[in-house]
Amino acid sequence: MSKQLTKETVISLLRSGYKVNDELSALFKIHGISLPQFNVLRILRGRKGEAANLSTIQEQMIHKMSNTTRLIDKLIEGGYVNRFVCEKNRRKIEIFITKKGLEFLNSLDEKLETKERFLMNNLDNKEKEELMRLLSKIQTSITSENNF
Amino acid sequence: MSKQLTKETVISLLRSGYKVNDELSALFKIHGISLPQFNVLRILRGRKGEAANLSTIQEQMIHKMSNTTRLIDKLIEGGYVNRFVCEKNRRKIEIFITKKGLEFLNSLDEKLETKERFLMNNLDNKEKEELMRLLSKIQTSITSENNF
DNA sequence: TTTATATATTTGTACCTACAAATGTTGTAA
DNA sequence: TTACAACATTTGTAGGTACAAATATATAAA
Repeated sequence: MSKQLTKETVISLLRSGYKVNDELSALFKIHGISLPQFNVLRILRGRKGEAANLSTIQEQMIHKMSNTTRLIDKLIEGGYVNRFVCEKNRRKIEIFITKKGLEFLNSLDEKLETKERFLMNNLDNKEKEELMRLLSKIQTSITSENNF
Repeated sequence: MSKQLTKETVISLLRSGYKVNDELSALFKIHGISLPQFNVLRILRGRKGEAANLSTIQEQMIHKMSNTTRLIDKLIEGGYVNRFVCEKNRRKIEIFITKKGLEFLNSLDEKLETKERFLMNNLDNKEKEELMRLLSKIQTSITSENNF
């Protein structure tokens, strides 16, 4: 009977997820932002100067959230991003990472990598790949469509 | 170079953790409680009539949180648990699950199992065990002590 | 016994998040 | 052109969560 095994696997996954989340959150908190905020900055950096609108950002976020508007507000407050109304379609907004935002993000890269190495310290590369393979199997079984 | 691999593994773990969290949260929400509240109820059921105090509960929680007091308040409001001052040590409190709480919890078991099966649907037992092994390696590398 | 320290929980506060409703804009059909 | 539906974002609100300070009790030291 694998009922117990299934349950334990779910709990184990939750626990690890929370741990990783908490560790990264703590790191970013030191630098005055949250993990989702960092995530958005990184998405914007990845666009290399091209604008991103809200829905694009939301789609790419690690943890999709309902309130990206106010998350962006905070980043604007910090001077890390700019927001403009899209002139081609005034319903949309265009969000850019600022120079300050880019520099801030770059300054975090090394600290993040240190933390990531720390978190994955006990796994060799083969194990990391195997872990990713197993997790992606879970991901594909949980799509937003079959959300019954 | 495994820098990228490490990063991807971390993101993959975060993503899966959030997904599982969101799926379970949605299930519990339908029934008027949160995942952490459910977790506390299940911890209390596991004590089979023995009292639990706050710190004991906190230690056993899947995601340790700072505000277990108000979480318990909600469960008391719902009539799912009782809280008494511990007479042997009046600093402590004793928390019990009520009959109503037990029945409520039992009524959720099957729905939870269905959801768990759904989440782990794509993994066979061997893969579940392998996943747990890998996750436990991560867990042990992240202990509260070496929280630098 | 008095004072200080440690323990266990609670409370204040500020922030984060989810969800639904509201706003403003565009596209489409009559 | 007007009315209506669809789209993109914002706002209101209620509830969740973290963190620090406060409270209350117990233990230990002087």
